[in-house]
Amino acid sequence: MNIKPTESELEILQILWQKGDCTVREVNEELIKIKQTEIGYTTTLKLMQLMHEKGLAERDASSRTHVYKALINQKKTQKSLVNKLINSAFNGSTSQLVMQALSDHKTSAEELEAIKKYLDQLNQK
Amino acid sequence: MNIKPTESELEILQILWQKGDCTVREVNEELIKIKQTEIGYTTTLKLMQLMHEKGLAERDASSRTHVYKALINQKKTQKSLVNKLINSAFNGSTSQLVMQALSDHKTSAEELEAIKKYLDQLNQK
DNA sequence: CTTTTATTACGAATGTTTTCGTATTACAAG
DNA sequence: CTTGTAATACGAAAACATTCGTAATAAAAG
Repeated sequence: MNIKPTESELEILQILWQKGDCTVREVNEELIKIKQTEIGYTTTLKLMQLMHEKGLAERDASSRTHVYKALINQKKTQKSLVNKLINSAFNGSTSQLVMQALSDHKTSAEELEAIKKYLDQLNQK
Repeated sequence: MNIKPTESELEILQILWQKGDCTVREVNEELIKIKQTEIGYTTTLKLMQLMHEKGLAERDASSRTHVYKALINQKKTQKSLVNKLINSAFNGSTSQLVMQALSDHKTSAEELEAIKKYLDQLNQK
């Protein structure tokens, strides 16, 4: 599998995944909020049109204001990106990536607990 | 922190991190081996010159054949990339990324064990 | 010293991504 | 119907990344 949204496309996908259906204006405003910088409306429009062409998103064009929806799966995309990162920066070692991710003290006790549980579950198989 | 090597630069950094000091030819040959495809020598040269300009690598130019060395830290770069991925594709949740990474059945029992150990260690603090 | 070989320097071509201006179109308000 | 407003379509500019050809240079071989 080789899903490869660009960085901008990924930002938009995130919004679509989270919110479900969105108009260009909604996405544009959300991007501005997130990135704390001005982004022209037509810039976002163009990106979303390209995503539509590439099959990353579909759109309902029945009304004047088109409504977009992500067409690629969030989990699959995440998996693809993680694998790419493991290969391109961690010499193919999953555990190295995991430990690096955990080494930041930002991970809460609850999160650590959840991971541990998950690990136990994996071990049982 | 905002380390942002391009994809090609990251490939070269990987080689420099692993091997320490390298000439352009060494890196070029390694790239060819890894990617299983022809890459012009001057292509690699140019990339490494740019990395030098950007401060990603330094070079010893005392002899005719320059020797390059990574100037940015592997761990820091990995951390930066992981954080970027967590934010750009996992809504900022480390545990989500970790579980996604582990869900691939490619992780060996030894690796899982190592991660568990690491988790226990973190918990004790 | 001359020739061959290997290296760096430079610049340009190509490809991809991002950004936005302008034109067109549809709809709503008057 | 006319005008104003907000949306899409289109194309091109700008920014960035990748690739490589050619020239200049230094060192080694003859």
